[in-house]
Amino acid sequence: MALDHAILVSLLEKPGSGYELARRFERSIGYFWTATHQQIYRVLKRMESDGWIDVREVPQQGRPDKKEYSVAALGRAALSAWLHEPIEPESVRHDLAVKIRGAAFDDPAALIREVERYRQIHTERLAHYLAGELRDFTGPEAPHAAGPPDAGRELQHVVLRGGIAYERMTLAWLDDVLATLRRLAAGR
Amino acid sequence: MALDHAILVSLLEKPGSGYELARRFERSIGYFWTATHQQIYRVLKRMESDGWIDVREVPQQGRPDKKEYSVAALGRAALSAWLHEPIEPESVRHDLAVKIRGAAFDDPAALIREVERYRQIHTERLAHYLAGELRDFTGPEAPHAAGPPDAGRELQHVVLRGGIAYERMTLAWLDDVLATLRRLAAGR
DNA sequence: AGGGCCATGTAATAGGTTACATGATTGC
DNA sequence: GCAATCATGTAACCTATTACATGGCCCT
Repeated sequence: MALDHAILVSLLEKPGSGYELARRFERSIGYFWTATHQQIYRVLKRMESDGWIDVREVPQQGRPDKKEYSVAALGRAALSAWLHEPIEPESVRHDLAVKIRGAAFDDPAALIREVERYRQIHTERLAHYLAGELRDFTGPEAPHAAGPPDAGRELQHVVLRGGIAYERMTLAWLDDVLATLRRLAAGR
Repeated sequence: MALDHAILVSLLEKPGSGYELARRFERSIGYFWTATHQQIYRVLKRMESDGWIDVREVPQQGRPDKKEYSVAALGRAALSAWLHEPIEPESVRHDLAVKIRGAAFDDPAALIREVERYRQIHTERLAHYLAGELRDFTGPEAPHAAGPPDAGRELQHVVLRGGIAYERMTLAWLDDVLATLRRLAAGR
């Protein structure tokens, strides 16, 4: 399981509340790990009672108070232990691939609309990632005067490049899928 | 949920027992959907009692008897309904991406071995897919004399091409990750 | 007055993983 | 004799999803 670890990494990058984490999991971290607020609150509660994270009540004006979580020594140790453990490449779940193979027993042409919709969504994701890259990773490499190279920034960037490569690959494949479906619909 | 549907597609491609399905989910279908035998037996039982699939006891010699499942009319209808429903692109879970961002708070150099191990696994997967492509999708397009173009074959092939594209993209990205980690380890 | 954002949660259900359990046959 | 393959399952547990629930502030 890595939701624990994803949350720890996010809190190390910047402490925050359950709500803020949920928002980050809709963007940024969400590019490579998804979680809903219900999951996040549950895990935060468990990690707090295990002493992995600390809480601080932050009163706010014009907004409900929030609980700001930050990583404690035990949490850092747990993350470090996990980082040193080998993990297996994650198992894949591609609904669309199931649908494509299933289309052989239904109407392949009917899938064209669905694949076009997918293509649209991935086009938007790619644009979103590219905008993020332009915003966060262009210009001076080290914004801190004469500071050391920022490892965190470099590592976040390489992960984002992975997301960009994934979307580009997916778009090319979806074009291949569309061409195949159209060929079949035209009776070869 | 799509395990039901993945099983229906697999049974339409070829009827079989729970055990055989479990084996297919280690290869072929397993490229884009994973399931263990426990899950499969549970779902088969449910689908059978819902009348989606039919069973036939097949006595065997030198082996335990098996139950061969095939898709019933209700199952076909359920699959067809699902095929016509829009689905959202699946949520992503990349342990390695979490590790990479987490490495900023630990030792980035320690991740190099892990990433190299990943690279190895993906190299093997790519080789496996390419061998499968060579075996199943090369040579005469229509092995049945003067038959119509086989839609199932074409669709299986385009899904496999997706797997190949995914592995190639992943390998290129892992090289990028390794270069980044080595640069950081060398103190930029 | 209504919708959206901030903020936190509970409850029920569905889905997935791990461990345990059995038993025959084939090959080393 | 031991391990692997074929074949089917149960039980316990953990994780994830969906729906429900509350309540104040801000903006239109």
